[in-house]
Amino acid sequence: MQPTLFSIESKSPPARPASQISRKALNEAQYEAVTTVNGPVLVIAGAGSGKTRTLVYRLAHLVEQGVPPEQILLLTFTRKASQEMLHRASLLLDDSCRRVMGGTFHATANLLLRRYCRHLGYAANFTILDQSDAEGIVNLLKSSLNLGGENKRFPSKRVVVSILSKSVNKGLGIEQLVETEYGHFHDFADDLQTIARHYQKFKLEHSLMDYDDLLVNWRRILEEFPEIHEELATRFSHIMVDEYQDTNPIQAAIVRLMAARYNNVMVVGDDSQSIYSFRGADFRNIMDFPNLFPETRLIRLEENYRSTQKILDLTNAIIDKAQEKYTKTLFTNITGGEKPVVYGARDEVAQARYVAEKIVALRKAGEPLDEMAVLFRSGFHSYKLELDLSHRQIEFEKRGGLKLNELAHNKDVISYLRVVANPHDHLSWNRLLLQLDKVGPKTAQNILSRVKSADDPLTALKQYPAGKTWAKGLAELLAMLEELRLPGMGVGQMFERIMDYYEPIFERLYHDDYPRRRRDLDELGRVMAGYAELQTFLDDASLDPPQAGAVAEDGGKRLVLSTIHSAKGLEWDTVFIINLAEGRFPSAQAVLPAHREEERRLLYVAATRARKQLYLVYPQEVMSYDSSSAAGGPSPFIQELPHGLTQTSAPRFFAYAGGQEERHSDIPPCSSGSQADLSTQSGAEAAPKIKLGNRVRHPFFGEGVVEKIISPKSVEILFHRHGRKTLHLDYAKLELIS
DNA sequence: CCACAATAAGCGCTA
DNA sequence: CTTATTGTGG
Ligand SMILES: Nc1ncnc2c1ncn2[C@@H]1O[C@H](COP(=O)(O)OP(=O)(O)OP(=O)(O)O)[C@@H](O)[C@H]1O
Repeated sequence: MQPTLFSIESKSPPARPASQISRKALNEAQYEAVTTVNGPVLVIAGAGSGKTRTLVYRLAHLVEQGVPPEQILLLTFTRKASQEMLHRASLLLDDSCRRVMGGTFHATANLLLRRYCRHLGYAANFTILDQSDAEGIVNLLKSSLNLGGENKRFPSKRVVVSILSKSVNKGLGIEQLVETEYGHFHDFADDLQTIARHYQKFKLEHSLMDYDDLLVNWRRILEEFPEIHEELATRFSHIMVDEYQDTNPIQAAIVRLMAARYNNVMVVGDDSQSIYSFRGADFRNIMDFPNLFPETRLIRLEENYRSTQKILDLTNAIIDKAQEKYTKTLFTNITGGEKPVVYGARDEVAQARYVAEKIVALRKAGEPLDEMAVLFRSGFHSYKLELDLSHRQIEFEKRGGLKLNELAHNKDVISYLRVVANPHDHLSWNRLLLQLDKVGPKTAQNILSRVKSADDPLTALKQYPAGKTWAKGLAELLAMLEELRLPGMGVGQMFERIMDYYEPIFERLYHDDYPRRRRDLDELGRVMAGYAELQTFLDDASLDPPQAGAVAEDGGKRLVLSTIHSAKGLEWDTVFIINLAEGRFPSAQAVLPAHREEERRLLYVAATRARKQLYLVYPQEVMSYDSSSAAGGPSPFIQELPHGLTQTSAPRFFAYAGGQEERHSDIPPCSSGSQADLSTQSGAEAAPKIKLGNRVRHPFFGEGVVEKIISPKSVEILFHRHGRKTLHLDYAKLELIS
């Protein structure tokens, strides 16, 4: 096929009509999206309206029309999603669909940059940093630059990294960002600026790229090198982007540049499902698309094919309260089913018991385990339930939460490999040197500063005048690394060799609990054995890290426990949302209106995963980390639901009596229950009491002073430790202190 | 300068 | 449960 065939004629009809299968399986709007193959297309569509299906059919359609699969670029949010789509398209048409270039923005950036990064001064063996690596660099810089030493108020490495990342993603200077969003770090703006400068320099000098660099540098090669831009824009005649509502401005620029030659680009998304702003995503991006591509054809999908009307009534009510949204109210033709159930358990143990018992009952009634899922705000929210399920021997799979590469001992092993792949990676070197007995931060830095300019640091280190106490340790380390470098060394073999060396260090470092940790190392070894290339393993460890504690696939059906973020795009017959409690969901940290809006969208995403039955569960009491204080009760999101959309499963307010029949009833809808009334009142009551200058305590932010009354319901408070926040009195649990 | 222990304060989702 | 800080003894 000649590339000219795919040029800008957006109104030209497809060369052949879409195949018969497509027509029957799609509604009119979907069909239009599938068959509009030329020109820019924006599909805005609500939850369950068939966005994924549309993309799959369009993929198959394009290939069927004769577009070479290699010329199609599919950018998705997770690697799994793109594999799944290519798989489904290949079932519809044939295996050639598997040759489509598909993956996440970051993984695609990685592939391209391995080839082109030399132009930017990077060596092709650069290492991809995850967040904790970035934090490690910040720590090194903090001590080498002597910053924040005596001052306890200096932002933690975690916060520093998020400030640096935000500054890149939003294209704002550190100074400006600190002024607008981190007012309480005003005094440290200069220090942060210094760290930012050194952080960039450190990465370039040691061939390291963080997640943001992958995107920024992809954009840079397109913007700064016209020949490369031309080459790449010509290579892909058709571009498709899924989950566009969770892209950031840098990604938008990449799409614009990549599509510059043919202008054949389709993006799909739902502004109501934007839940990754903490990573720089902005849902307004999707409304901005027509400005990027002036001739954009807008297609809306409004019929939901997933959930019953009773579930949709609830999800529509949730998202109706959003301040800003563009998609219309969804409808469905699926009738019947039950109203969503609201259940208030006494505490987290009772909540776990309720969910587990329900699951057992449903399974008895014939519902397969893998058609049920339990969703929650944060990874740790499922701990109690995991215990209960294990007890009952219900098989489950947890998604989200701890990753295999985040465990300290696995990071150790990965550091050896990183140094082999990229000997200039001082972050990893530092970690390895610190493991040697009698080597601390100072010695490690001294060693590294000596080999900084060496072409081959490994050889240079062999000549280093080592101290008596640790010379032997260093020699052993270097000998081991030399072996790993030998040609023909397989990734699985490398693991074996590392373990020979690492074992005694491992037992010394983690003497308390190394037997337990050894299982994680074994698991890492099994993962590694599946790789032929070291670089590929290292890239995947950062770009698609395996879940920690995952059991090998054995074909048995398993219940899914998942963070809501990891459940995006998926669906189940029955969905439980747990810990929908005050302080947990919405998260106590989400105080800014924009953050609360995102929490609401998060609940919307969770609730729209259900096909037939939805349970909203909360504990009346939740323990804080130190189990000293307790909060809980229904989330404001539950309290503000209109009457009549849910059924309440007893007991809610009454103490748990254990074992009694549950009383289903349509009459007391969730917000008319006595508990709900109490909580709403206490929130409203607090309002008139708060005055300018009052000292208050917030469960999360601690003590502060009321600085401004913005409205009867919202105040601005300067917290001693967290700076200025605007709080909504209906949500914030404020306590007056004298 | 390092190792180890004790103490206090933090704590979200993830490519 | 982790991370940062401080103190002790080698
Ligand atoms: N035209 C259709 N006819 C019948 N079923 C459909 C149709 N379109 C989509 N579906 C079904 O509706 C469900 C949701 O589709 P899909 O996952 O593609 O939606 P989505 O828009 O990607 O959802 P979300 O944004 O919530 O992840 C799927 O089970 C799909 O098979």
